[in-house]
Amino acid sequence: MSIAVENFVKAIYKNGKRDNNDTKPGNIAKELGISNAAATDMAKKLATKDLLHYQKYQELKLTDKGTKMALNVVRKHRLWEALLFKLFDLSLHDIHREAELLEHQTSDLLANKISEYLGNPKFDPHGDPIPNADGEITTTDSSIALSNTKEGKTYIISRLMSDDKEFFDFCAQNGLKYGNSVLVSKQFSKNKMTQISIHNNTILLNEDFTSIIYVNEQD
Amino acid sequence: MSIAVENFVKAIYKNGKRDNNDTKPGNIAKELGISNAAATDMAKKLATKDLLHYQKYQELKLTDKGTKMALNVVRKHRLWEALLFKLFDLSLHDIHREAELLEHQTSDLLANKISEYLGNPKFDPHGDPIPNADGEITTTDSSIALSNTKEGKTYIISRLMSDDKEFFDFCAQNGLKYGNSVLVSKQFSKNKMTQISIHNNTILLNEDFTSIIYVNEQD
DNA sequence: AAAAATATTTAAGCTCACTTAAAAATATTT
DNA sequence: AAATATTTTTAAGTGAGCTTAAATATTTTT
Repeated sequence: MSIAVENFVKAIYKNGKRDNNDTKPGNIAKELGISNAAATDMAKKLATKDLLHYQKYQELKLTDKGTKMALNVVRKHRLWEALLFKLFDLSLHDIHREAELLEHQTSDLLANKISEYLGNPKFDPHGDPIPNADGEITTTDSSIALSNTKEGKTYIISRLMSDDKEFFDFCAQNGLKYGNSVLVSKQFSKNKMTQISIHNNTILLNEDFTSIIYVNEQD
Repeated sequence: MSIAVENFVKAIYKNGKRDNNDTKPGNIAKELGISNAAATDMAKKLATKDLLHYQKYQELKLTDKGTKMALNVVRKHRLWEALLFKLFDLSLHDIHREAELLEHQTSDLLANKISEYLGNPKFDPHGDPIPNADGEITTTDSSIALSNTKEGKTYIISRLMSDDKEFFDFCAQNGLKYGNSVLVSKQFSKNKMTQISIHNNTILLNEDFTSIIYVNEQD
């Protein structure tokens, strides 16, 4: 399948997991940087290929076939991220950017080789789960957003859900990295801000960031 | 630049090095599996972009800019081959096939990282030279085709110039591998066949193979 | 509930990278 | 050197994946 189609089903999959589940053409168009008209066109076309269900003015819903395709692309993306992260000294943002291209030119055979080489990892360097070769995510995710944590508790960073360079730069500078531990020292619920302690530094984060940094309670 | 354009200049570059230097549209078309008409069209278009010189019914000649683009793609191809060969247990043919796709989705930054990781190798697993970041091939190639070797001498395999699966399978089965040594036991010049000794086996090769297996004299 | 704002769809049109078929030029054979 | 075969070019047309502009439907605001 073409790059455009792969990116389209991937965008629906990702938006379905995020946002307010808004998978109408306009939202997908924004995600992909194309016009609304192009998104509607593509949606109609993919409906005829049984990749999604299309009804005028409604949300786009992936079929099983469409979901499988999306997860296959996501798998390749995250495997590339894991490999590039292991081999090269590149920022999370750069790694994401490269994986965004490589994911579409990767055979299932190569994806399996990468996975095997890495010891069949379950998570990529952002903490996002890597679907298996059958397009299944077998891990259960009990992590919560930093915005929902309790004062005084210590947590382990489990996911950095973004692809924004500034966010990653900020994280890198402040030790906000997959697997590191943070103490939530204060929740300013009125202002939707969270104060954390990490590496003996105190940082005040606003909701833009605390809603995309996911953590697990320490066992 | 698009994948089609990258493949087009690459095909001209490769055909220019090979064959009887035939870089007319028809030959490029055959290489790429497209129609002659499509090749002529593309040639005209690329001439306006200063990637090649086009004159009706003449050979296509890359400009400096076109050569640079071709070498940049070749560099990425060969770096991928070297990396995949090092990391994964894949046949030379599989590696070639994957690299053929990945080469077009690789930033210069990533190419440099791969090169650095591998210790800036000068050759890929086929023995083909890897252009440097400036698109220069700095190694001098003194290797000769097996068909031009002398009876009784021992040589080191330096290049396997092909992308054919059957050829690679044959090579793999018989120890014909970059760096291995072979004794040329007999040249049947009339029949254009060459008898070699490798790993205590005697093999008779015809010109199809001896013209694409390159070797160096042992020092 | 009506008006205004926003989103979606339709329609027409564009570029890229191809195709096939026919015309024109070049290469090869006799 | 003429006849034949092969290549190259031109011409017309296609589908994918976009665009913008206008029409239509939905959502939000008042």
